[in-house]
Amino acid sequence: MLAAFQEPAAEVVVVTGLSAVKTLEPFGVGPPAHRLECHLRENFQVGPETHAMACEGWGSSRATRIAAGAHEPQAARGSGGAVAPVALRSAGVRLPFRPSRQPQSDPPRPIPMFDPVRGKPDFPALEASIAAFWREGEIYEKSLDRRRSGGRFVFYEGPPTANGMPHPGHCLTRTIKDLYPRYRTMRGDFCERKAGWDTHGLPVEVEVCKELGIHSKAEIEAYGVEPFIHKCQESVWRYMKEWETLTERIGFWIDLSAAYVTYHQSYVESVWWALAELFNKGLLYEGHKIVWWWAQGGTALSSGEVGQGYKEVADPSVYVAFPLLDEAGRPTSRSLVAWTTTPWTLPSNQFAAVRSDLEYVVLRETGVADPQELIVAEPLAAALIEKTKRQFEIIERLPGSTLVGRSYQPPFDTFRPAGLPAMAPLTAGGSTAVAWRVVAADFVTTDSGTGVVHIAPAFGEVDYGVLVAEQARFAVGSGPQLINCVAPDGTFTDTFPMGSGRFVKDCDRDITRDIKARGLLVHQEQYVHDYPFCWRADADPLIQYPRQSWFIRTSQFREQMLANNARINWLPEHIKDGRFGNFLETNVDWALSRERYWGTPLPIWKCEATGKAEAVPSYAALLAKPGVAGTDVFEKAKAANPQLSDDLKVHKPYIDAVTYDSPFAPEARMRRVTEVIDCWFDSGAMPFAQWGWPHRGQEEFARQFPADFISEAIDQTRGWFYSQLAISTLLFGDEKRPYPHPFKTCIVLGHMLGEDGQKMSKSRRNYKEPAVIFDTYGADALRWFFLAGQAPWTSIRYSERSIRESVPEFLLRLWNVYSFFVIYARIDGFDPAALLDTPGSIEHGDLAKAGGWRPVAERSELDRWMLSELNAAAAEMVERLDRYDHFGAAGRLSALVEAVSNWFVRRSRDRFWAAGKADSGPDGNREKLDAYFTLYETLLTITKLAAPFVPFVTEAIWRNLAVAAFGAKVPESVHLTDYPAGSTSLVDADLVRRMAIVRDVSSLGRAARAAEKLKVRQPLSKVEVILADASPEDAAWLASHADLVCDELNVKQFEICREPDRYITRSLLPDLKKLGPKLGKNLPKARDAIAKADAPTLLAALTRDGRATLSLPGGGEAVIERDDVLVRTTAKEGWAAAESPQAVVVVASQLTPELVAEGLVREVVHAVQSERKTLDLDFTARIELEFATDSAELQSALETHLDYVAAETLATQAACRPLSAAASEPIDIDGHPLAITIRQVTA
RNA sequence: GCGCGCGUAGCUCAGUUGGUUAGAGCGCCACCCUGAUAAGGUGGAGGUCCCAAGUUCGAAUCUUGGCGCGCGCACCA
Repeated sequence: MLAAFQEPAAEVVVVTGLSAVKTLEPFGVGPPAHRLECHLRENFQVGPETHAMACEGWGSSRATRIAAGAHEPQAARGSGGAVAPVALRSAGVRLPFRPSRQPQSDPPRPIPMFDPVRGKPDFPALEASIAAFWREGEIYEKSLDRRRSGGRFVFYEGPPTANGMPHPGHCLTRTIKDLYPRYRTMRGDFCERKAGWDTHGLPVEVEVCKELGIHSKAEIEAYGVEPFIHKCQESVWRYMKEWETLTERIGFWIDLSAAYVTYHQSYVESVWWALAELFNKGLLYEGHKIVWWWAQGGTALSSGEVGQGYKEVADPSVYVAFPLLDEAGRPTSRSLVAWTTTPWTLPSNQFAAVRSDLEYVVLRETGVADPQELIVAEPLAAALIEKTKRQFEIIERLPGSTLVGRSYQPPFDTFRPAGLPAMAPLTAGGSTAVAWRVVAADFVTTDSGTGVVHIAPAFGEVDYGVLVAEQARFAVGSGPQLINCVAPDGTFTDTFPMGSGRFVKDCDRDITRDIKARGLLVHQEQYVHDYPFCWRADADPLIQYPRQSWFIRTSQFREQMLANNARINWLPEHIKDGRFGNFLETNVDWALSRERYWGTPLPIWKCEATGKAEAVPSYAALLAKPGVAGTDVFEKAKAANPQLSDDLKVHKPYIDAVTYDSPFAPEARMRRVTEVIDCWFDSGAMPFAQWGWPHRGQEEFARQFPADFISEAIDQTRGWFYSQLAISTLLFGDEKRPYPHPFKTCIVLGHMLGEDGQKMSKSRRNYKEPAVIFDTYGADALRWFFLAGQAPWTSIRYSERSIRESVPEFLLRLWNVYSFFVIYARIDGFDPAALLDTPGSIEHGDLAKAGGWRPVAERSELDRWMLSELNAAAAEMVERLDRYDHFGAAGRLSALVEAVSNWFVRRSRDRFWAAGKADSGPDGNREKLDAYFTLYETLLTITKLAAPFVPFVTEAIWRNLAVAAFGAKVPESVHLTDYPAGSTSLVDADLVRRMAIVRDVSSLGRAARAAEKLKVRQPLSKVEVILADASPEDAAWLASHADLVCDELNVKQFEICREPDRYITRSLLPDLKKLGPKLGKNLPKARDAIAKADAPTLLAALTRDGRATLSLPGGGEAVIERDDVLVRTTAKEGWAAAESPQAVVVVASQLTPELVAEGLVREVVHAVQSERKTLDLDFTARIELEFATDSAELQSALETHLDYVAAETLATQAACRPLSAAASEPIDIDGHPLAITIRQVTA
């Protein structure tokens, strides 16, 4: 399965003399010198003499050095140490990949060792092979099996709809949904992952309509509900393949074969049960609702759908006079002025609303005969006068309350007989006009309009509320009825002859004209605002329209839902009291009905005689009803078409045919109501409906409720998050189920934006298809980008560039370390399987049983440091992941890999390159073996730590480091191991801190050099460090690591400065965090006092006594303790120094002639190497060098170090001549002219 | 309009309970290394922490008010 890493053929070529032979070098990796030497000796029975002969022609002195270097690598290192390997490689010798494993004398045997690693990995290809391995090896199933007895981690899959293409946002949710179950499984929990599909709803119908080329409900009915439903059921799976491909491709482990499907009979019956429960508890009722109505399509739209369709349009804006009536019912010359942008609602006017506590004015037009008197709110009067461009005077001021109760003449007599309006008795006593009366309302504002609001209850939610409130004032049945002269198709009925049969919005102009003709139009203009249109048919404006609907009394459960919500662990936290909490606070009853076809049928049957209803909890319960009939409709259909899914028998139209005897009236039949339900109810019922509970699945539900973890994007706040919480609270709230349920933790993901920071959109082409990302960078790259790129709740900008750039910092770096390890382990024959019989999962304790393994305490400091970092990181990652902070955990992991790559491997190179076998035998090199064990353990542990994040690449590494070596003795997959929790006993906090100081000092040293333009190539005599506040122990430790710092900084000597005052000044800084609470307002004074005090004296006093008393400027004193101040060191002027909070590093910038000469020579070497590269010379190509310079200094330096230069540059000859004899143009070497002539030595 | 969130380096983003010199990656510049090599490494430059006021000894962080962006609700008679 790891075909991508098939080892190419390798061959061994030993060359004597100078002839270079091209050999096959599959991965371009040259061997260390000692390996060649060992190899020659072991496999070809050659000794050092022969070896030296192989280098014949190089000059005996060099050959001797080579041989010596091979045997005594320690001595060969240092400035000239590179000679040996370079020279040897130049002999044109290549090693096979398994030098010590393929002796020619022995027959070949299978070697359980690491496969070679490609330096430049092809992640997409690798992932394909890993995915196949998982599939064929049933690794996901095995990962579950080994945890069956573990604790449960319950995860719910929010069902995506397979009726649309998956897009990058789904990649994010699927990544997060995969991470935590994988992690918890590795930690020991049993985490079932049942997939699910949301299959109902308008989008499916729309898709089918598109296919059929039809649009409206009438057209669907004409096509036939039955075939239409069949089409819907087929269409649900339209993009199934894409979804399955994505799921596997991104490495989302979930059981697709056991997916729950919302249209399946068992699912539908669970939903029925839930609805029946609600019905029986009196929580399901029928009422009116003003909905956004798509008249042409004959359906209400959900708020989400409405939100998609807002467009800016100019609508007519009319100011209409409503003349007040006198006692006799005659219109007076005094009128209310109402404002509306929907003139078509005026024929259905029923009330006018004012605010009682608002001041109104009566305006009379001046300079005209028979002037009108207009009543408007005082704050809006000026604006209206301005608009009309007419002259008015204010003749009276009155509070709104005096208008309340007055009758007026509505603009149309549609529903009103001439004369006085009908009166009716109030429940509170007395009587009043049923309609066309002024009412008081708090929602009246002075933001716009006139302060008098036209109320047409049929066409506005607020308006409808007024009607309901008014109805409540009258005795039952005698109050105002809803008046409406608009048909469901959006046309006026015959009740309003002027517009009869025409779409209401098309009648605005005629209505306005009519009002104007009757002298009632005060003003008219265009009003630009946003208005919703159908998102499917954007030429169709939506209208608000009253519909009958079934409601769930969710608002009655507001407090319970809030209490439940309060216990949920929302991430980010602000969702709880912010967006989601606010939504619950303003909760209104859930309008459940959808007058559509493809959805869960509302399981309510009504008596055709009495209208009484009952709910049916299952199909079986329906069949058990007396006199049931109509089930044959489905049976006949099934007989005609055996392919027909049995699940459809609980759907329209079949279910509508099923009737039974009414228990409410003799001879009457019970018939199902026509509606289907809001598909969000389907999804919210998922916690139990996925198991078909309570009709079946008792055990599963008991085990899998509530969920420990769910995650979706923020758009689910009022979608799936709400539907789940509401249903669970209503159904299970009064049982002994402790909140929270049905989910405990919810990560709310931010929305993903396109490359340009705008919403992703196909038409704008501002994002790359996931498939392109997968094929180019791989799924792990995308996963890492999501998990480590930003906190999950921020709006992620999905850009190819960011994804690409996230690869090197982690994936590639990890891969490079891994590749480094394998290359040298193979060369050195580090074979853990030969040393360890019972590897287990190759944890620390397992490795301890390996031959040659040394306890960490006995290993080098670098090894102890590495394992400290490793275990500290593991512990921190577990802590973070346990609280769902994968972003923080990923950062920690990335830092760990950085530490391995940039410090452990770099500082360990000498050990890996050292001579001697990596074994514990008498001839072996224990240090080297330690290094291998340390790196091996580190890599394996990192692989496990990273496995939930980047499951593919970690699997590939595990398959090689563990399985290739140990075979069936180890788990076949990294996902079948335990997550490392980090062992505190392996963490040496002192060492970690001290190593950080070394790294800081090294970095400062380089900075100091850079500031003085002293390149690292220039050796320096000395570097001194002054530590600010380090403990004596830490300082002593650092002093004992002089070699390390010298090596890093290319200096001859390193020491802790004995006379720091030469270089630095010390000052004391108050530790504000400690002193602030102690001193409060005196802090600035204390700070001044500390600043003015003589720092050395004060510090001495503090160190001696532990405390000191400061006299504050302006009187008073303050006692400070040693820990209240920090020592800060600042470099004095004139020194090559760099400082950080914890140290100052001073480099000796004075150069001796010897140092300068060394520096010059290294410059020359660098120049030659660059030139070699420019000439594109083979690594092994030997050259003849000729230098020419007029500079005596450079010439002298070169002559002194000519051997060194020749060795470094693979020169067989090197000579210096005067510049005049130069064959090429001179270049500049630190101000000295030098002509370099390179001739390749040919065979 | 109301609500929620965001605004930090050229770009993408971190920044834990308020604390002294605000960080990372990429890009850029310079350099190192040339035995992880079509790699790797180091250093540097780069900031009005959106603006203003306030609280505080002290504000990127808390409060208020603006401005800008995103999202949700609604578009309202």
